[in-house]
Amino acid sequence: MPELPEVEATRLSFARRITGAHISALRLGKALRWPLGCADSALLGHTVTGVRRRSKYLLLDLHPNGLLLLHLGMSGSLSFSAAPAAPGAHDHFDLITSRGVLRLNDPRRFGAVVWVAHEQAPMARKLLGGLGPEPLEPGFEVEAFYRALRQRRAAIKQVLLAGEVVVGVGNIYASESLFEAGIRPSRRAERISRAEAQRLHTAIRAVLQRALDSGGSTLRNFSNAHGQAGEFQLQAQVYDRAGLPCLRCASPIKLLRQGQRSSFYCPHCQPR
DNA sequence: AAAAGCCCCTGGATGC
DNA sequence: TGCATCCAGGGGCTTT
Repeated sequence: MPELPEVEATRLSFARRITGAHISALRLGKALRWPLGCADSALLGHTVTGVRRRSKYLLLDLHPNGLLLLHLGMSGSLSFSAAPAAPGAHDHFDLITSRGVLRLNDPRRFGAVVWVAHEQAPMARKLLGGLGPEPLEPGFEVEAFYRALRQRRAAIKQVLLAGEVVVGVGNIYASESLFEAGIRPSRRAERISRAEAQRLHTAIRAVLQRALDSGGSTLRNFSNAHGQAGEFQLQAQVYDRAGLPCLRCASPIKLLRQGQRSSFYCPHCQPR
């Protein structure tokens, strides 16, 4: 589940509390996507000086050096509490600090916790290097967005997911944004008109902001670091609504398979 | 260079 | 109830 709104909601729920905390220990459970990248003991005595987000990654800045890259994968969530329970079967990482324990729970283990010395380190460049602009920041500009789409022949839905033209838009919010912009997910990106690109640009920002305001979406078990679930799924217009009436025109919502992922759209509100 | 497929892993829902 | 099958929010890597 974790797309930009969920990752940002997670960040907001613990960034202030963990900033200034001293790391006293690490606990590693089963292997995540990649190895940590340093000895467990290398981080002891470090201080967390801030928590940033880039795309769907969280970046914990450490003093005196380095940063931790955290990714929630498909099923990850973080908790931060002063007195956590004994680790469960899916608790694969604990960062034990003077202010509490930051814990990653991730049943599918597609998530990651990676230490890098700095953002130009090879692993950091591999993970963060090719990422497109942040949709909620000024660097996401309509004209550049339109021109980038012109260069892609793939379906617009898949171009949005690829993270090169814009980041943070996953399967739920791609479908929702395309509905709001009135564009069918199967349209080739290069065929999107300037007016449509404008609508899509606006829709992506609006949908993500609305989701963020709702604390993200909780489909199965997502929660922020306070343990609070999101509520955006309750206002989804098309996602996971195959066969149900469109909330705008009552046509049955359709399900489409694109690159092993589900897309949902309204055949009437999203023509062609 | 871009696009399409494959795969990592576990759990929940569904169907027989 | 038990078991098999399918599906799931991401994204890096390999192959076309």
